[in-house]
Amino acid sequence: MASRYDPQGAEPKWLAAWEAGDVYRAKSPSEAGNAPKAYVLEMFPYPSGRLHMGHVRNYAMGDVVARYKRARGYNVLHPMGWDAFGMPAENAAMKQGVHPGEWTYKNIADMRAQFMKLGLSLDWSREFATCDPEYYGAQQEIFLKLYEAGLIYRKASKVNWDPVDQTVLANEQVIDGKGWRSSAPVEQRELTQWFFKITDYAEDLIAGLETLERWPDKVRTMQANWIGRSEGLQMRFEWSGDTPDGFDDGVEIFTTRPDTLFGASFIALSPDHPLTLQLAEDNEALQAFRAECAKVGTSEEAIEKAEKIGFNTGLSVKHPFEDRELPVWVANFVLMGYGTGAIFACPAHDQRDLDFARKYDLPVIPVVLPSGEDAEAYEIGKDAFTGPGQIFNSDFLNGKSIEDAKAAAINTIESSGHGTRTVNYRLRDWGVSRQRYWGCPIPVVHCPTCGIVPLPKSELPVRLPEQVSFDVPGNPLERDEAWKSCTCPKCGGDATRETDTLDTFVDSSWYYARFASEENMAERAYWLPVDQYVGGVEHAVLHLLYARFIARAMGSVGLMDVANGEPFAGLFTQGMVTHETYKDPDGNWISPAEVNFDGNPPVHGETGAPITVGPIEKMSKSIRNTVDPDAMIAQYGADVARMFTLSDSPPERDVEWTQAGVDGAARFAQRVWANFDALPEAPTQEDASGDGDLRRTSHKAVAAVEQAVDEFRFNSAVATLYEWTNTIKKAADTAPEAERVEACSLFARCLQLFMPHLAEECWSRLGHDTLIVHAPWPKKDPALLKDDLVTLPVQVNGKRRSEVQVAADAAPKDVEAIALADPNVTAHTDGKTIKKVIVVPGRIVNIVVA
RNA sequence: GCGGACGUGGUGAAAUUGGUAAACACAACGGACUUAAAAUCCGUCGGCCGUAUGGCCUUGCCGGUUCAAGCCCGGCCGUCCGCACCA
Repeated sequence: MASRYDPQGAEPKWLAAWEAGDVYRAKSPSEAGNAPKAYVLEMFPYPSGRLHMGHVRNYAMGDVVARYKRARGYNVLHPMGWDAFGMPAENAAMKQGVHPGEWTYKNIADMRAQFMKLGLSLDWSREFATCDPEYYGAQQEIFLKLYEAGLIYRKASKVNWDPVDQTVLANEQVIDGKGWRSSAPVEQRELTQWFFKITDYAEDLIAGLETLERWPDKVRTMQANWIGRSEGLQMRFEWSGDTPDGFDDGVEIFTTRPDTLFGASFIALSPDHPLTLQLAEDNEALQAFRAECAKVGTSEEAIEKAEKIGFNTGLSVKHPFEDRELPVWVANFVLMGYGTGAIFACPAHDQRDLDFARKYDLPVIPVVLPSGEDAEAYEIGKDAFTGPGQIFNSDFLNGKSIEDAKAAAINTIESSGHGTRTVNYRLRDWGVSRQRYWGCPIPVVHCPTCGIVPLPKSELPVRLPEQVSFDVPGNPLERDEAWKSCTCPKCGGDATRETDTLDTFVDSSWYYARFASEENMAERAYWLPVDQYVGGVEHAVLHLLYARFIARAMGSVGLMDVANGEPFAGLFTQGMVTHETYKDPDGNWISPAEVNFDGNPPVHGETGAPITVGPIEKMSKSIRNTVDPDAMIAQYGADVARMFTLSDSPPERDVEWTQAGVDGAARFAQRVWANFDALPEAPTQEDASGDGDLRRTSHKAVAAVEQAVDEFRFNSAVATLYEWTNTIKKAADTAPEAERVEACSLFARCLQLFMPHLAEECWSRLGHDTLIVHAPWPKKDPALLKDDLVTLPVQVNGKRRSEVQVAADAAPKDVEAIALADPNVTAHTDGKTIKKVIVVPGRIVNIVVA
């Protein structure tokens, strides 16, 4: 009597068995013996309180890798924890009046329970939340060591201010002029803030990208662009005429085009350049001009539309090579944050300079001649020429290529003492101060006599105060006089605590090391780097850049030791889970659970109102197109939910969640079970012999799954499992029993990566009283992977005309003879001259006729 | 503007990296079982011609290289992503 697989009964049973056996605990280096280590990690979640399908997919992918490595004999570390500091907890506190900590720990408990039901092969013994005082205390210790090492400083500067979240943001956290979390337009404010010296590692962070062979090119490119290395010349233009006070040496500029120095027509200062500020002090017109510049926003659109505007200071400088003067302007398109905040402009070969020059009627002197142009007649119109060419109009640089001219110009400037070859980076130091409560307190005090004093280790952790109120906007720590007041560790006098907390990206930039070991550096060295990291591409330049920096910084103070400074040897960025969107006639978003799909068109389940089906979007609460993993698990089981997120699309691409697709995965589970159900009770022998068809398919399937998993092509691995299931079913009446048992045994061990509960049920059905998680990866018989006979397509003039069966190891000559004799071939070759026959062994035969 | 990715049936996709295009799945259609439905099973399923063995066409468009191109090269068109007044 055929039975059905019952996930609701089976899944809790196996979850309990795994927990009882503590089967996913990573072994210590000494326990591991000769087994190689594999550290598999997915980006740890923010405890929002609810699991979503994106989590399911992310963690299901990591779990495939972890299970595969474990089965292949690796000592696997696959931990889980919580990225628990951040704004949402404070927002909840403001709205619902709960303490952020209480809210967070409740969410963690809820989400942990949900995670448990997914059957992930996680080592929960290492779990922590970044808001645990033990964790942030350790982080404060790291802060102090890096401070001591000179990698952290405090300074006043213009910073990005998020007016909604009421805090400063790092450059990486401003997306198109808006806060990454609040989406509010960011303002510029002058504040004194803590910075991490990430720029010290700019060169190393670029160089390290080369070593990251198992990272997506996309992410490497994005990081390289973000760091923005450019080689050039930093040089000084000396005054001609008046010398402004305090700027006796002239104007420092940075350029990547010293080859165009003879084309210089003016100098442009940033509106925020120190010299501009000084000149503005007693110049109202310049003050007005600066105000005008400040009006323009920093969004994409604003910059696109912004017109070039300038202000002539009346000052002028000497050209370094020629006896002429260049006027000094203030221009809105020059950024204070890059290079020196001043440029020399060569309008002929830079579009911005040209736009500016045309507007203010400044000279345009071409110095790069495109090939094929006549030097006498060459003129610049509306478009600057930025392509390759030969230098002209340039005295000692004439006739040189751009590259040669750059080198020659730099050499001349260097030997005259006016400048030096320089590398500039776009990357700015990482501003880590946040004016928020729910974060890691910065472990320093402000003493009226000693200034900034780092706390000794004995006073760590600096705990957040328990009593906190969010009645008034702003930073609650700032208002907490009792918490703030303390004693200076240096002089013993009254002092106040630093009230800024650390950016939560600091928390997530070293947690992988904490998982490896809380304190033991040898154990950290054993596990690190993370062999396979899995997460969303949205962290390409945020978390992933910060973590690479912190790994290096911690390395420099002996807290981490990884090759090349790289914490993540392999990275995989997975796609999102998407879903159709639905709206009612009033334009309100409707969740899929509320839609009745029985009829066509679909209607609202309760009201019967018509529903419009909208575009497929990333699952998101705001457009209500989410599907609750708990509901899926309750109805179909965790295996089906996991399987579906991996089955339909390549892992790096988005997958559209569809009800039909889920039903398909559920049917698959039943077909799998039917194959096992059809086997004899408690078969004794699991290895078959001979070279039967089912054996060949099965051993080939193992090889195919292996390869697909190795290459992160889980959808292909799933397709192989589907196909294999169909083959086993078709062979039910024809293949010998031993072959069917063997096929099922191999199959179950492959299935374990994707549907672990079902795999245990199948394993048990084969008569095992051990767990499949302990079963080694199946061995494939190499002899069965190759066929004795192969079918080769035969083409005539590139068109497929027939196919022939030949021995796999047949000589090309013999294959040629067989192909030429084939009647379907001769029908197309008769009466024609055979010019050439190409035989690609094991692949194809192509006959070329005239 | 700069950088990157992608474009294959009604749909998600596959194609051992230059060698039988469309595996696997979803949807659809036909059939079996059923009083009926669900579930399950069997079959058809890129287009055109043909009763059929079969033939012609087909991987965004145009061209090229090659015995052979979804894959390589050149030029377009389109979609998505990242960065952006970075000197």
